[in-house]
Amino acid sequence: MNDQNHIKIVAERDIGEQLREVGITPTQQRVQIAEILFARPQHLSADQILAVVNSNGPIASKATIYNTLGLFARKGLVREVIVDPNKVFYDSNTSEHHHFYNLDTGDLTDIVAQDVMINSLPELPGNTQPAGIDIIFRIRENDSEEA
Amino acid sequence: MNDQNHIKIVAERDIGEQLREVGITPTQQRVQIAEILFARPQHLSADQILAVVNSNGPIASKATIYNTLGLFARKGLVREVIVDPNKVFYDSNTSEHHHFYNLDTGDLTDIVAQDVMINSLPELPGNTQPAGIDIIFRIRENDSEEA
DNA sequence: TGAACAAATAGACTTTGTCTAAAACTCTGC
DNA sequence: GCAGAGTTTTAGACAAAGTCTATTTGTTCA
Repeated sequence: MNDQNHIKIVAERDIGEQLREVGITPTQQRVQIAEILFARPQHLSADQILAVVNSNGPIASKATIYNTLGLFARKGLVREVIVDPNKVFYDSNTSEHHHFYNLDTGDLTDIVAQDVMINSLPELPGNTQPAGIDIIFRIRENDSEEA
Repeated sequence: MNDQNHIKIVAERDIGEQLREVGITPTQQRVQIAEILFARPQHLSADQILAVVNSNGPIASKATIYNTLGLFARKGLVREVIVDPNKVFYDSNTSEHHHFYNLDTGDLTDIVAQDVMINSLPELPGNTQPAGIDIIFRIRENDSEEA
């Protein structure tokens, strides 16, 4: 076993433990999906994850991808970002932050929370509790045609 | 012709003129859709508009609804609100404002812009221009089960 | 080993939205 | 009013994201 493999296996065990810590049984599929997501902070769609997971032979089905992403989101391991009308992005950065969404390129980039100061908050409607704030700065390329 | 009808016709003519002002040829379908949207500030999905428009006999097809809403959005008559992963809402209130989105009920309600003060803005990525800010406060019912 | 439960799977299905080719309008100049 | 050109609408086929279901596979543990 060379160093590379050693490191990989250690990382996998860590992910398994991380999953257990939030009450998720670490199956092969879940660990693989988690590995892809947590490799670095990024925004991936279910479709992209499906493609990456199965790029070297079939590992997980579409249903498992959706089940797992939903599970991860409920457990707070991942954040759903709803900016595009036809797909949800899963953000592996769960710290408080916001997004730029480039309407021309589809690029989604992070804005650290400190760079957007909200200093007055609205009153919540009766009998409700906060469940998260999404701030999205929609942007365009300077040379874009659109009116 | 009674007063009711008179008023209605005047209102319709006004909508036709409003459409012309932004460069939209006022067809029967477009006027009807505009009438529904602009009756009051509200958030409707394409599906809901389709149902209302055709509630008294067939007026407009699905394709026309989508074409018209897209056109209205490009012309700034209506604002697309993307909060729900599986449908776009069309907001007839185009003044600057933000939204509460109730995850339990699906209710979308307005927050006047003045109630959310942003006092520090992030720097835009290179070669891009702003195209709009969306701020969404996701909320839940107090008695909601979800973790 | 085997009983009981949890997770994964293929593929049918649903829903939102887009596309296409044809038909129906609208507008203009005559 | 009419021909012709351009615009709009339409039905229905299509596409893509996501859900559901019945079955199989995997895991746990006595």
